[in-house]
Amino acid sequence: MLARQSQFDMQKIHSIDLNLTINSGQVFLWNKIGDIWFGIDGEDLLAISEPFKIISPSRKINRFFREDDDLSKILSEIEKDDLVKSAVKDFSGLRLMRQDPFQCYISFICSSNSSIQNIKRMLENLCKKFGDEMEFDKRLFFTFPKPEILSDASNKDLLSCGLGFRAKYVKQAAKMANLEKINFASLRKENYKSALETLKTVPGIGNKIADCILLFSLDKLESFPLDRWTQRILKKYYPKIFGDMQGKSLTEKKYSELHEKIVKYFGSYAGYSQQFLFKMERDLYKKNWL
DNA sequence: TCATCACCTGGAGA
DNA sequence: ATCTCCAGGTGAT
Repeated sequence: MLARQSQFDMQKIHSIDLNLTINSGQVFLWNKIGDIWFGIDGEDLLAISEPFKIISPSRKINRFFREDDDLSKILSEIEKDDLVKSAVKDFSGLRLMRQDPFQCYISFICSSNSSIQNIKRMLENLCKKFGDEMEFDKRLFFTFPKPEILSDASNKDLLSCGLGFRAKYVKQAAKMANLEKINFASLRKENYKSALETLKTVPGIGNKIADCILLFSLDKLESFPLDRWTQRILKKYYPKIFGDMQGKSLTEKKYSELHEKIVKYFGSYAGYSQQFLFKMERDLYKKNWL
């Protein structure tokens, strides 16, 4: 009886909250139509109904939501203090996703100095212009453009998608991926630091964006993207521990030093802790996504 | 190594 | 209406 009860609790604790997860700043190409979420992931379309059921033809079942992670172990590992504990409790259905790397890479290059709505629009435009048409459930969708297509795109066409100064970065990044100067399968095998440095050779990718790509698509769970929000969180809740980062701009050196401290404190699954804290803080300011 | 500043674009607030 | 400021940063002085 006791065993059965605790098993029930575990399942409840470990059930995925789709709305929460999709609205946590990781993905941009998701829309809820009726009570079904539709999302583009590379050349795949994911359609998911509540309670959690993937209803589209996709090979990503049991992969996309990192179902292979040992969540019990990870959560107990990151619960270093009351703040993380309460965030994990309040947002218990929140998950990291394992996105298509190329899409993730282009998406976060587009994210620089922009707003969620704007990023979403840019990416939707890219899909419409360069992606493949796809029909499902009597609806029309566009997949994310392949590297070889995007690397041949004209600057004019990229600008027409609203990319602005990011157009040249996207073009160059697509070329590097297409030529396998950036090889995602290799990056996945490399260690965090090495993969980070490789990604940063791409124009338009600095520390923050590289960390997003590593965490959201390349299984580097120690990534902890340091943006305005996560910096605010550290300053606000952890002044004693991460206090010496109060310099306005996070320089190259400070970024890596801070990251080392973060991994030392939160552990090797720091990326998960980041996601819970980030979601918590954004909700506090009523910031929403999709 | 560090601090400043410009940058496409569209939405929000003055 | 028109302007300014800013948004999940990065690259060039």
